[in-house]
Amino acid sequence: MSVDVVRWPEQATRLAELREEGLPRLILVEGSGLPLVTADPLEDWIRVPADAQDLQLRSDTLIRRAESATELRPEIDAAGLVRFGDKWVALPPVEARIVQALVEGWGDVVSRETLAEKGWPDASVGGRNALDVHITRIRKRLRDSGMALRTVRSKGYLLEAG
Amino acid sequence: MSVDVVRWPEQATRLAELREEGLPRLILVEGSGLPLVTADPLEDWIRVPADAQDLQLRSDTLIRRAESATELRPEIDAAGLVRFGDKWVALPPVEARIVQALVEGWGDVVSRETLAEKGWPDASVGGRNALDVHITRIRKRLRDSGMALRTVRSKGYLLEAG
DNA sequence: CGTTTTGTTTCCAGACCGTAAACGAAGGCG
DNA sequence: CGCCTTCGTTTACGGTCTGGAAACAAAACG
Repeated sequence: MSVDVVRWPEQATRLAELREEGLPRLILVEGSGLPLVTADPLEDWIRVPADAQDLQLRSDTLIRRAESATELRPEIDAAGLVRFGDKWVALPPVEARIVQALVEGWGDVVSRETLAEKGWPDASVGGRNALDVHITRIRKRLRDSGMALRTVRSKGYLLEAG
Repeated sequence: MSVDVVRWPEQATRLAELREEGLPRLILVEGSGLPLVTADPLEDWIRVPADAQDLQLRSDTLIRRAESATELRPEIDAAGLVRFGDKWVALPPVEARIVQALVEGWGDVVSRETLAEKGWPDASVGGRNALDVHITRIRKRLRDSGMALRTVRSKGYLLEAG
């Protein structure tokens, strides 16, 4: 992730583009005019000539903001490997299918029915408790992965960071 | 809404307090040191001696950010999950329906009658106290969510930030 | 073979939700 | 002012339901 640096008012068009795309940007204000008014946290400005240290500092801050704005999402491959950030966990078939449904609905509640359908596509599972047991097992496996499987009682489960 | 101005490093303690409270703040950096590294959009800094116009501009920007942050409204999904900012709370069915009515009337008074109708659509609830009890329970659940359920005596209740 | 995955049973803890009761705050009235 | 009514808050209790977890056994896998 990097910060685009634009000169104002010279590169006004470029600035407008960056704003449109929502990219972090640092404006070098030439002259003594008022540059802009925006509440966007991904924008900052500094007057030229600028101290190199100050410029670096404001640039770093923008990068931090941009990074904290993009939230991390897990991925799961066909082999049942769940990746989240720099961590990964291997899951057995049934649990991999269940977690796949949870990953697709990342941050949202996924109903028990949906999870049961995904976990056992041929609908060959018997008792209602089979899912519960796998939920417990998934929790155990995900314990050190940076993710948490939360219960939303009478509604389902949701996977989130934390 | 106003911006607190603190001197750095002289008022470091005051700065820590403001950060804790999440209030917008502008830091006057004395000397040539590096002041801080924070991704918080409600914080900005400027070196002294500062141009009055620049100071005003940065202050205005902080206010704008703070104000746009207070325009935050909660959302409630079909599963009974109430989201407010980056926080969420799961509510059981009856309370989810009650809160839905309060969310729709965000900031406005909603009558006890309306809440009772929404909470029990089939009108099968007995005593008037059932609603009272659920109000207490909702308050407890929302305690750390950034929202508060206020009483307007003989009129109803309203949900607001804070 | 031993290990891992998987389903079932069984028991327990806790959530949900209405009712009742005790307490307190607010307002009306003589 | 004191008394009373009304309204709101909170706690406690019990019935019911749901999810969690341990234990066991069978099947799959290497």
